[in-house]
Amino acid sequence: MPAAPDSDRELPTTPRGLRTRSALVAAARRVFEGSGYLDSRLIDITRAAQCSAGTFYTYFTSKEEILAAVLEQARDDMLHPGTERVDPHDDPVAVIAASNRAYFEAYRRNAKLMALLEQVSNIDPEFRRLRRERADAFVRRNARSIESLQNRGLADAELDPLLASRALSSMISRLAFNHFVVDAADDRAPGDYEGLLVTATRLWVNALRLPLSDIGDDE
Amino acid sequence: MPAAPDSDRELPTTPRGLRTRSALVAAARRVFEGSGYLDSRLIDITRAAQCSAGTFYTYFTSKEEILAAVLEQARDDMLHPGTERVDPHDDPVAVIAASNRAYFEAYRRNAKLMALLEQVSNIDPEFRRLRRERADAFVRRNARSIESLQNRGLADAELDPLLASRALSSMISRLAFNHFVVDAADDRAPGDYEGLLVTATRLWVNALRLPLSDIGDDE
Amino acid sequence: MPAAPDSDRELPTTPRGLRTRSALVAAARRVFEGSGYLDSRLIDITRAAQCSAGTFYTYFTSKEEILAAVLEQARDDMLHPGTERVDPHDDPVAVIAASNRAYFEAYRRNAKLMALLEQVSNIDPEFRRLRRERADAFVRRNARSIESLQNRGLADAELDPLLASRALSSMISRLAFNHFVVDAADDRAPGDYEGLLVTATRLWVNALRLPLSDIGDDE
Amino acid sequence: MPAAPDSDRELPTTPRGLRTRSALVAAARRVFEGSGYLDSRLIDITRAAQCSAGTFYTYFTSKEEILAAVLEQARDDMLHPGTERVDPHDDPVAVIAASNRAYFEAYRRNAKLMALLEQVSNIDPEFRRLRRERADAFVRRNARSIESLQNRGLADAELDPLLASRALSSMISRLAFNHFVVDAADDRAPGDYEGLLVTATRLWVNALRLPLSDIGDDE
DNA sequence: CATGAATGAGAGTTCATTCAT
DNA sequence: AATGAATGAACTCTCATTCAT
Repeated sequence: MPAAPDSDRELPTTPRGLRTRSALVAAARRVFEGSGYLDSRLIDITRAAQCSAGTFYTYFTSKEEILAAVLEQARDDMLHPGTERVDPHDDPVAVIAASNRAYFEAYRRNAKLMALLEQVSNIDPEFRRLRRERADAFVRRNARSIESLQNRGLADAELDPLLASRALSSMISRLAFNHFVVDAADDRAPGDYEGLLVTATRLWVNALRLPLSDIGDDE
Repeated sequence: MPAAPDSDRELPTTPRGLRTRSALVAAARRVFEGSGYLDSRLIDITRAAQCSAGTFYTYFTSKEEILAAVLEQARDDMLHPGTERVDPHDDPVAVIAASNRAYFEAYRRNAKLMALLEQVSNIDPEFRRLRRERADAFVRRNARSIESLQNRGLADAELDPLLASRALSSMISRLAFNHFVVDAADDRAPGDYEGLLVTATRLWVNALRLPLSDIGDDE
Repeated sequence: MPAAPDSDRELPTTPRGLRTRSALVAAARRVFEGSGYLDSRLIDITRAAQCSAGTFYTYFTSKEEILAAVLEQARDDMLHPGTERVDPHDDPVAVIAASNRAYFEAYRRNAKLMALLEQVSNIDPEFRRLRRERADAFVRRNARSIESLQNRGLADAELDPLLASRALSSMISRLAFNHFVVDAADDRAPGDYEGLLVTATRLWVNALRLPLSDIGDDE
Repeated sequence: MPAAPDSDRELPTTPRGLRTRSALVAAARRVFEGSGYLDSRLIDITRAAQCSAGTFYTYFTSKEEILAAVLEQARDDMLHPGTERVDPHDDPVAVIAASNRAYFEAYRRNAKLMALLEQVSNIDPEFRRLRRERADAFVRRNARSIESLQNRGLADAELDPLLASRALSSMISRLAFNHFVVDAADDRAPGDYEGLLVTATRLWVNALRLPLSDIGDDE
């Protein structure tokens, strides 16, 4: 399941080639994060990677392709953010709290890249697809979790699990975007991160009508 | 409180000038909606407005400025979408349902423009500001509503009204974006609009822990 | 002997027309002096004259033509700068000193316009001709003066009067240009005006080998 | 002491790049000399250099910059025009005559470029500075020469050497400009070059009150 | 006599991509 | 595998001049 557009170039075989390719991807990440996709020129990237403009095309066929390679890097971190696995038999509220926290932390780590993805997904259909695939993976996982809670009699049975997951996942991801991307870009005073997390989790728990036991004690 | 960037050009005084300016804005809306901001060339706009390239600069100083004028058009419709006012003493659940529906309907009417705003707000700081100002107006209104419900003992008193509003407003606006912009752009089968609305409203109501009385009977 | 390009437009007959034309010329002088010929836009001039762009063409056929009208204004002041007539039977040295001083004072009064003339005469052949005609008038007058001094046995008889006048007139006019235009434009400390005048006059007198009697006592 | 504006582009390292850059500068000189600065379009230059419009920007950032490069070419020839060095212990009159002749000859060789410099120095402050720096070098050299003659008791001690040099240098350079640029541009009958030179030198010598010995015998 | 909107050719400039070396 | 000069289409923007009102 390739989440990123296929590369049209083979991966290099020699160590030198691998090194150059890595340098280009790393440089591209820096440049893209610093200037955004549109304002980054290929020549900025090759200069940062200390190679010539022509060399770029040994490894990538276009600007889009190297962006795909850059975004690929953060993929696993965003899709499986939990460093420690959560036991699904733990208290559901604690699981949700931990999961939300893990998502926010991953977002924080990859904020610049998420901003980039948001930018290009509104420009290039290929990247819109990429973003949607990632969002869908997140939505499906949450839908499974909601369905499981419903089956165990813990969550509001009236809710369509997939639609509910779409809504709640949207809520979380947009909160993260606003917090880590928008507010940061506008040099706003940093918002109340913990408060945000607590509120988001409480809303999520309420929304599913889970028993309230111990919201907020997730640390 | 001008939500849009100020024009650097005076409004024309003669009827003819007014007509031409309107034709340009209308043409710009069509062109932007059809090709997106980046791919729209000024010459496409002037051609659609049946005037010369130079005439554009009689009324606008740049592509950004005419986009601002275009977005200005949809402003009131997005900020005050309800055609019929809701009585705040109605059943809270009914109010929320009606309000969400009104938002979705306004989004549907202005979907292309919202897509445009999403695109440029990730490119141009001026438009990021514009989007945030509009989002904030929406968030503040919902926050007041939540606070009022709390004061009347109907909503979960533990919630910070502003943070909760941010979260729930994010949920609604992102759902609308995904439904009317993303899915449409990708030629997906149209989603279950009514189901989405019902779920969103139920989640909102649950999240605030409002009494359940008559969720979903908002039609 | 029209020193300026002919106007293609008749002078207006009504008082209103005369007023508008005058306002345009005055405005053009201000605008040209402030921004130079190339950077002045017709619309700047009409705005300054408080009339519309179209009105301009009631009185002038082009940007060049109004410049000609502006330069015409300073013509007499530059060609006959002496307010009080010098008696040609005065001491020749005193006559030269007074004449140089008068030239410099006229240059000072019209410095901005001279800068303008210098600018356009290097761009537009029509104005090159205008400048040369004025320079020639100055040169011829000085040539006559030199010839007269030679005939009276006072000046170096070996000199060709016309060539000598060209050289000495060039010296004076270029000194004035450097002093009032170049140095002023570059925000240099104002040069030693009196010293310049004394030196220029002494060089002129020496160059003609006039008797030295009373150089510098020209005040 | 760079007299020309610094380049914003690095000089090319490869022979091919050097060749292309040279072709562009040579083409620019031809085009500028033929059409003047303002009427020369970049595309005329690149066409004459047989390269594409984009290539221009590999070597220069603007039209001004390539003009600076063109003017740079003639710099040394104008500042050190004497092919054979003059022995400062020669007869002073002969030295002056030789020096004036050398200046005129250099002006003749670079007349088109001098016209160009005169044109742009009245348009662009950067080139006004350039012209002044070159004029100043010329003035300073002549001032030193005058001072030396004064110290040796040969020249009028009453003269301020710097002011006198400014005046006499202005005289010479303006004569050259009028002879080689203005008269040529207006298709006038060629003036009496030798007569001009003799007169200019005689005036210069007279102006300094040098002993007359052998004026005009400088050939 | 006055208006001011409309014109439109043409300029300089950018940069992803190619390709001869 | 690497170079970097060359490409060229496409863009935005300007402003003297015209003309219908």
